Amino acid sequence: MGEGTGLSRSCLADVLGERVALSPAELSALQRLEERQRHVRRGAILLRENESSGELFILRKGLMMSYVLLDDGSRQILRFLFPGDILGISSLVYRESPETLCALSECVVCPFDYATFSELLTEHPRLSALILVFSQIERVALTDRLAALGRTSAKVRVAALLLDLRNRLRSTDKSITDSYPLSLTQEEIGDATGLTAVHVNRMLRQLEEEGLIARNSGRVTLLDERGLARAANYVDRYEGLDLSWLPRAD
Amino acid sequence: MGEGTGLSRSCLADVLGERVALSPAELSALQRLEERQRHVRRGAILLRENESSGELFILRKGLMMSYVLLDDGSRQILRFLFPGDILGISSLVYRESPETLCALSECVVCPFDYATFSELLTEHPRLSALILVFSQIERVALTDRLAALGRTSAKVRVAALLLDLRNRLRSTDKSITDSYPLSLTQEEIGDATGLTAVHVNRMLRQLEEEGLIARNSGRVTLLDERGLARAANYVDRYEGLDLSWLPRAD
DNA sequence: CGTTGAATTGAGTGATGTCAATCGGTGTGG
DNA sequence: CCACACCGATTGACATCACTCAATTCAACG
Repeated sequence: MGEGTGLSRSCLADVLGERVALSPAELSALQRLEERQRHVRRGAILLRENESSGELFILRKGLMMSYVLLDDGSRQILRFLFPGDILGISSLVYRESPETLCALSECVVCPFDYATFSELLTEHPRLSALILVFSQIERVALTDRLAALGRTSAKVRVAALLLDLRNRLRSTDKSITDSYPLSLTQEEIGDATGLTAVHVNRMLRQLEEEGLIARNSGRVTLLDERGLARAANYVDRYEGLDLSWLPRAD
Repeated sequence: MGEGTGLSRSCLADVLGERVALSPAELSALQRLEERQRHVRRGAILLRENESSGELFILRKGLMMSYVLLDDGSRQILRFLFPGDILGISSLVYRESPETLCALSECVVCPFDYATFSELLTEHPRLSALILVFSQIERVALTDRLAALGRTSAKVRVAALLLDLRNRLRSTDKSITDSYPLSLTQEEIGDATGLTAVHVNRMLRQLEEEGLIARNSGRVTLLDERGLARAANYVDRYEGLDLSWLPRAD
């Protein structure tokens, strides 16, 4: 992993700035988190389960995932990570990381250490509250997936994943509408949805036959977005927020 | 739901105080959250999905759960709630609550409003960080359940639930060792583990036949705790924390 | 006692997993 | 440029885990 410096803005500030108007002091505190940057090659592991890290990261570019391995060798993908996401808060809290962070594409991350993060929390109460907000969004998104794994069919789970992926990608790249490059193998989709690769294949085919999606050369097109969202009981958890209770900017 | 006042200490402070030594200022801020209290009858709903609340709660006594209903009528229990847990942070963040809060036994909760919470976050950075920590613990516990639903068998999921329940109960009631009252119906266990009540029954029976647990009149006894934990890949997420990075007490 | 909700049990079904083979594309060494 | 190796996608046949439906038992409670 090569390490470098430079670049002006802050990815995290972009994400937070969409929700509230950041003060100059807040902005500069956030920029301090992204002063250094590091490349992570496709497939490379940024942090391994049960190891400790000593630093946090902000994902600046690319797609990553977090997963756990069970002792029978199977894998559960917990979450896909997009630019602006903070990586490794859970490994901050534990002596050993509860999950592995792995790059699905060529990525750029910005590492910063615990002390910097701790200072930020202390000196910028509103940012601290916003980080709590995003931690809750993530928690609720996890509960949606929990309900999907516990109570919905294979087809619905795959549909929900396709929809969610599109929405997350679009929040970085506004040019995406109903079509996007599916940069996951069917095995990865299976490990995220609790299915086998073989069955994921069948479900994709079925969605295609039913006219809900189209596929060619790795691109997915959502043909009936309304139908997909209804079938998948899908809610975009980055919408519908209420931040009126947040403290004043400092 | 009857409303009353009184009572001296703070449940939340008890929980947080196990991890760090709280300052007098922190202690009194936490006590302010539990000034009022309200009884919740067994089966009563404290907050309904898609409704908004205007207040948060601290669970002081009893057992509650949070769940979502899917549109086919099925239910997914997201989490069991124990004394000292903060209820409704996710409904603070959204205009409408993403989940329902419901009492599984006679409960006592302490309501407090958003402004009080917001003040606490602003004026006590270390408490704010600790709340973030507990939010992460909860998130990791959810990922454990996600992995269980996605990648483990019915028997293992039930075993994990039994173990986790015992551990959570013990953190309130130190007299519990290997035996405790299972205050859930088999349908509730099913809704938590993504199974049907019928299949939960069979799995309990199997665990019993294999000598891993014993049951009589609603009590469960863990006979082979080691074996259960190994089979269930169980990790107690309230252990193994690293809080050395926390800011100073104020 | 009757009623009710929960637990238990059996029989049959269906969704998803397993195993194995094939196909297609891509990169690599010769 | 070709042959090979490899990885992922695809497909079929079959196995199995968990669900459904239905009947019965059990315990608590009026």
